[in-house]
Amino acid sequence: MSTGASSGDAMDVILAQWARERPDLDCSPMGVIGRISQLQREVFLAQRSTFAKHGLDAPSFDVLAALRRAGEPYQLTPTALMRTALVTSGAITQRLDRLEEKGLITRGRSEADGRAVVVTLTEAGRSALDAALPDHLDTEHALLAGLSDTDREQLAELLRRFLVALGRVPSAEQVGG
Amino acid sequence: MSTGASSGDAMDVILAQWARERPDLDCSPMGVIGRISQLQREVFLAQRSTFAKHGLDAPSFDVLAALRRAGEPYQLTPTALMRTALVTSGAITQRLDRLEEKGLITRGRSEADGRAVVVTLTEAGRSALDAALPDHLDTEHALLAGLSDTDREQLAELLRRFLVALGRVPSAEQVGG
DNA sequence: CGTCACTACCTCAGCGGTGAGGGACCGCGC
DNA sequence: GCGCGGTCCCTCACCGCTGAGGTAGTGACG
Repeated sequence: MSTGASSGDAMDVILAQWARERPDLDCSPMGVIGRISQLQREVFLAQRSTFAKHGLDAPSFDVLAALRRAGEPYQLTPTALMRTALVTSGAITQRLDRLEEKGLITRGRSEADGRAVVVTLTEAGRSALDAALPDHLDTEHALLAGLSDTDREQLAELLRRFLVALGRVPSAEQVGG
Repeated sequence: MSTGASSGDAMDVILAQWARERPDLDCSPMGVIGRISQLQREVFLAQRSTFAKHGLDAPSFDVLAALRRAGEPYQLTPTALMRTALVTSGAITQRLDRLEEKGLITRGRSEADGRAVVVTLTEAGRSALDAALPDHLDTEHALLAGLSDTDREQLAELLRRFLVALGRVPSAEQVGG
């Protein structure tokens, strides 16, 4: 908009284009949703570099972090991992295959339920995660460095309200396991 | 937090787990970044249903919308499309292949530059986009329905600041073409 | 007019995901 | 005890994207 692009982003350009081509439509929702998509992309790329430094990738980190977060004895079933990662069972199977081959997790059958598999974080897996986690948090901190503390808090709160409004409230076992 | 899960989302659960397992780490950045990732997923799924009703998918819509936004004569080069879509040239080639086969765009060589390709929206393409666009906006509006007008404005502004802070400010030709 | 760095687009192998489907197992009801 | 719906995990074909690499064309330079 105007001449100086000092506070405009890519979405401002797109909104201006729509305002010119389709002034009859209210495109304001794009101002929120388009930016979320763009930010997700930036975040993803930044995180990938960090993970790569530790020989990991985002899907692997995702699984290791879920196991680590679960606390001793660092065990979850593929179904629990599927729910926290928000991917299909096929994707979890693949991720576990890769992690197992690298020795970061082990798979064993549950004693209580013959269908279930118990995924356990190995010592190597825990080390890998604990090494990567501070770096990962540094990356996230750096991404947010341009915002004030107040902005960050407001943003987190608005995003939470958004998620809650969408009805993505986890029922206890959806995340816990 | 606390007992009632009335205003908690999945990220609150994760943050509580980290606070228990790694109280030494400041995981607050996840409150923003994790939620952005989750929201992007929800948005993506909602949009996909809408596009499917019109025989489209997100990548196709993305390209058609960029051409439509550009205004008469609805032409852009693959490079320009690549920049607005934030994907690699190989991805654009594939998208154009699909759209060309469906008759929604045409590809022609540029007269001014022998290397360049000119992508043009066909009448069918414009019809398809103009049919899908209001539905698409309805979907986005519905996603945001749980937030107040003030929340939406604040959220859009904070997200813009975030993007600008990341340095994702489009130089004129990065988006325009 | 030949060279050379650069750009535009396409090609292709590989990757991680989806979604449909299959086999094994659980637990309820009869 | 037996069937039977439901659950758990895996398999596999397909899909879109990446990233490296190839070809063709451009434009500046001497």
